[in-house]
Amino acid sequence: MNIKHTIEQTLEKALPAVALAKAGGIGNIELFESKNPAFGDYFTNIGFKSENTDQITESIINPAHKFMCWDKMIDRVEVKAKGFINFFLKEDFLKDFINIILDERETFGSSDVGKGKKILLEFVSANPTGPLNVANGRAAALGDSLTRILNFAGFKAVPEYYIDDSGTQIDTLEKSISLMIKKLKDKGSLRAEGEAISFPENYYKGDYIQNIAQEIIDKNIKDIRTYSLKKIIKDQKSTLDRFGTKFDKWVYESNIRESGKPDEVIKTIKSRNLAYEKDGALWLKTSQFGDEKDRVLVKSNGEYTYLVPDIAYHLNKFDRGYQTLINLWGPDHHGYIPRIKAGISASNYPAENLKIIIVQWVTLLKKNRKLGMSKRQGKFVNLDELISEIGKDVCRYFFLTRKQESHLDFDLDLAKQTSPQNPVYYIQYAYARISSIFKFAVEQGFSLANNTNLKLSCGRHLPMWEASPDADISISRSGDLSHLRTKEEMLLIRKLIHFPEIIETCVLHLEPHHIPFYLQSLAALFHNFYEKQRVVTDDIDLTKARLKLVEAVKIVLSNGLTLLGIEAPEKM
RNA sequence: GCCCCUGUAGCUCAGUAGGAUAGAGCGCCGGUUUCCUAAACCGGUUGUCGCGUGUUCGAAUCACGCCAGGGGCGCCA
Repeated sequence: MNIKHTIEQTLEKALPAVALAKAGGIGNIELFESKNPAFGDYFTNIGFKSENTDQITESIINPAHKFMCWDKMIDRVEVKAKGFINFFLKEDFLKDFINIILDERETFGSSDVGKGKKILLEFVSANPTGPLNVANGRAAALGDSLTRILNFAGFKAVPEYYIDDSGTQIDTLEKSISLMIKKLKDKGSLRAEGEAISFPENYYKGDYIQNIAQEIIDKNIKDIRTYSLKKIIKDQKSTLDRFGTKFDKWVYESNIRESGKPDEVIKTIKSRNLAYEKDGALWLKTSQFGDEKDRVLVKSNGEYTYLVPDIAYHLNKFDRGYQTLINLWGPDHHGYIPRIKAGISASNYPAENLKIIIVQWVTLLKKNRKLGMSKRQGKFVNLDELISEIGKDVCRYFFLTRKQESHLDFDLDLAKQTSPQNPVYYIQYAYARISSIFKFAVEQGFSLANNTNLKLSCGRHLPMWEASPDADISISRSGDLSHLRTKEEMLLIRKLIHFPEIIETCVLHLEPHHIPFYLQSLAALFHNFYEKQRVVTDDIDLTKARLKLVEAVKIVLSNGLTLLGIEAPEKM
């Protein structure tokens, strides 16, 4: 349940049509979360947007318009400064909201705004020429989390990975490995000496080249190209697996080429008169679609540029029934956006339904010096290494607390050094503490419904507290939440109600980073509450009420962490 | 030269499509464990929101111009 929307909708119905008409173009009534308790739980600034502030204000606070759930939810409406209208929620309603969370459980925060719309997210899609690096990790964390969030919001979002397994970079890979094999053989396969060999500037270097070369020698492999590709792709997959990132589908560029779709693309574009020959090459009139200049589709040697199969791939996505396509790209590809969109438009497909999110680089700092990200020079930090150094959860959290367009400085030394201080543990610790409270409560004779035990190992789906055979200390479903009245309890509840709104913000802007910040402040309020008030005490009624409260907290923590792909441990 | 992104506390970053007194974590200083996990809590510390104009009831947020950093401007992918 989204309280903000409920109030907004109620207001819009309550506001007399006359007032709305006179206000003229004030648009929807928009509620904001109040930062200051003196200004209530929510406020609206609609008074500022209209010329007749007083009338609008009057019509909103007019008691005559209270109806629907209004009486149950709203305690009072105040105007402290002209233009701002503050809404105060009823304490009883806030307390009762805990029951809503307990009812909705793992669906609390979800919605159906997506209406089942099919979205394809394509991300990482690293060239299969080496291990995944830290920037790939950032894209993986973001894409994965976005997929989860969109599905939570009622979309049908599917993650996909495009493997560029043809083209010159693969030729270069093959050459690099072949050369390494030669050198290793020449040097009697001594690795240390192999390193001294100088490779051409544009060749791939790094330990993995040497390792693959060595394997090929050892296993006496004939098809160097295929073996190397398979090996690298397999390693990339296993890294992503360790990182908790799942892809529904892996699409190979070679398959797209073989499908004949690229030829169709050329045919269509030609037939629509959007291409022309110049200098022996075929050019697409991308400038007609807003690009700065035209681009080559077919090189003078008859080969396609990589634009052609890429256009074909995107048309293929549409053909598979996806209405919206989301791609996560690195900043080095931003100049490519007009090109691919032009290609899609030229093929008579809806380019406006392709949304490209540019995920900025991760700059690695080591000993205060910036490390390059160059794959060719082998001077990058592997995602795999990073996961080993600081752990999957810290790593994901680190990436997911930043907006995608912010340049990210990653100080590896600092990350290692401060990882025990990482806020992700703070959040997980809150979750573990609640689990611990439950365990203690059971030891004290409180019981749980539908379960013989707490399911400590897989406790994502918490049992509901309910009546036990011993009626005196059981927690009934209708447990009396009116016993919650301390400042700390109310602050917790007021934080809990905003979770659905946070999710909505994430969906609207395609930005997961609001979730970690929210969870952090929720955890802070919980820890604060925990230090000041005991949950399990001799006061049975109060204990029952507080168990429900912390269970609601646990549900929200769990739902939030799940959307981030971060574990919620029962014990730490 | 042109295009994209960024510039907020000592450091790393939030700031919900302009809202009421700028936030968090880390760091630093000082406190808190007979009781559900001290990976915690409490108190203290830090800002010309890069700079300048403008827009309006109101600007960290919008517009324009500078400055600084990152990335991109191939018949590479």
